[in-house]
Amino acid sequence: MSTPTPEPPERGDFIREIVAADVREGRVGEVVTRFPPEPNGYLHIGHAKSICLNFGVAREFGGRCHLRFDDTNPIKEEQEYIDAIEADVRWLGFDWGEHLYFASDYFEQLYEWAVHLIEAGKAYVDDLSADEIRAHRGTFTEPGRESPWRDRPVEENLDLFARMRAGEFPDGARVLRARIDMAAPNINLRDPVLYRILHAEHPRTGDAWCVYPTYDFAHGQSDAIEGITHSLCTLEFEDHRPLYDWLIENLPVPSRPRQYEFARLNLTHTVVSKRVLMRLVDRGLVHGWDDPRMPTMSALRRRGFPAEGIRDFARLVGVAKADNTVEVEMLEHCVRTVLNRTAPRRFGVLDPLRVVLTDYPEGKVEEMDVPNNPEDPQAGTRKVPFSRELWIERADFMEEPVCKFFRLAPGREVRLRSAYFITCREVVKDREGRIVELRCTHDPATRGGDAPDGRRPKATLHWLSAAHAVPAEVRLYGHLFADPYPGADGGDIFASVDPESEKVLSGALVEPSLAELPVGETVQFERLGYFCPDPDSVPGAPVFNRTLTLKDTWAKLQQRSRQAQGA
RNA sequence: UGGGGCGUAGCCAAGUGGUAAGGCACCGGGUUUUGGUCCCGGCAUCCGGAGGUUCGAAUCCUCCCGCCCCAGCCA
Repeated sequence: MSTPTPEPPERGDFIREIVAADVREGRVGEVVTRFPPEPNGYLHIGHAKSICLNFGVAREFGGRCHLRFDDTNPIKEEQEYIDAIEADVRWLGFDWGEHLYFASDYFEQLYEWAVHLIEAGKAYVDDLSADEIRAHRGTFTEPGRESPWRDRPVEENLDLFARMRAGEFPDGARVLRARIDMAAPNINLRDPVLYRILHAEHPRTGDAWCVYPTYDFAHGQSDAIEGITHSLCTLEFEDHRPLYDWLIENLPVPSRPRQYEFARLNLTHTVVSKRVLMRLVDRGLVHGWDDPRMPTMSALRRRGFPAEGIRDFARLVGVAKADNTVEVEMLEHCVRTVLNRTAPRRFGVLDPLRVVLTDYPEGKVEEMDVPNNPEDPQAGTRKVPFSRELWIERADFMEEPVCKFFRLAPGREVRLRSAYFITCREVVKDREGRIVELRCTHDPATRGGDAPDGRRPKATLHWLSAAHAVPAEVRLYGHLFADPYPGADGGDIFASVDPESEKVLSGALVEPSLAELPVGETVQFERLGYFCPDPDSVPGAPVFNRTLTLKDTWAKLQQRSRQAQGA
């Protein structure tokens, strides 16, 4: 695993400007950041932005970035997620080297610091129930009320806290709270809970603990322990910064990290919320966390989105503080840009229509040389078998061609890519009137796709030799939600999943070279889009996922005329 | 409502007192053995609004409006 090749210098967003100034003015030596996921779900495209930011800043400033699991809530966390998150970050192209950490590694130190706070009269054990604490917290406009246990003697606090740890009390019986200010206008400062009793098995520490620190008590101190210089998080933690600073200032921590907040990423036609994604999976509205329609990293990977494209996207959207919802088209553009450059071109026919070349010898097979990637001459060519009976795309023929339709039609000549020009002579239909076959002739002088007389058909079609084509299942994916802002209208977001977002084609055919494409390789089916083999493939029965379609001007024209007629 | 943030094109986003970058999307045109790619051109007289300071304001000041976050023993 290596870090991605250095990309063009990142634009100086406000975070990078702060870091640059800190370095320039000597406030920090080595820049140290961290990506701090909670292992309670899978990473999604929003996390990718954070990963790219944290690892990107560290790399650009010659520092390092830690991967630290914020595993302070054993009720929700699982080893499965830890493993998946590590794999996702690595896949995205980042390397944390030796710097893999867990907040749970610091439980003992954190406990000692809690004791330190108690001894300093800055924390106390509260016997109030969760409901009572809530009732005492006050509201946005009314100050909170102090707990009757707030002025407990230090010794009693120490004793009780030790007994909390020893497991003498049931869940929820008592908590440790910071002693700050119940009248603070910032609710996070109204004696926040630092420790709670949770008799739960922790994926890393097992049953060693039954008291667990809250996020607020664990995060900043973990940053300090690791020497994090810039602790980057999302906007909703802005209100927590005074508490983050209060703890750092009141504890004998080894360093003084600073927290900075940026706006999280939102994307149209999908949802970036672990909670909602979890329910989509649980309700069976998608096939799993890695259903190619999901915005999770594992799904994007399965869908064939290259990591480089996702990194490019993260750079393109920038980092700022304004709430934003980026159009998914921008992500798709980044993916297409990478794939256009790297994906080998292949032939695949999604909806086959038989073509018989009446003037081509039966039994004859030619190996046509077809370029692997016109964008990259180095990619060379491959052999694709050609014969008398072919398959073309049903959508590439129109018996009564409409205006602007350039493809095959009765009497019309088109080019079969890297093969021959063919002319449609006859349309064969079944009793229902459905077109089942086209009888065409070819021009032997156009072998390879060029005419000696310089004539140039208006269309070039992809094709497959019927005798050599390999059957494949092809899964077409679109946006999970047709609505660009799912749920924004207050409706049931789960009812608005687009049933058309997944279409499975069982009758597709691909060229012979695709029979055993390894998972992870995304190819372009010429004129159609990018496709990648799905792990569901078995030898001889490949399954392809459509990553994205190619941009399609013809489809746009059709849609425009359809709308014109409809309206 | 108290606190914390944010408002620059349809969507992101630069801009830090000297006269509105860039990308996506969209609309034209050219090239093309992918209706792809690529190339060329168009797309904010205006920066949430109103005042004010200044020779000069998206940038400074004042007031107003709108949107987001916070009342978990989640993160």
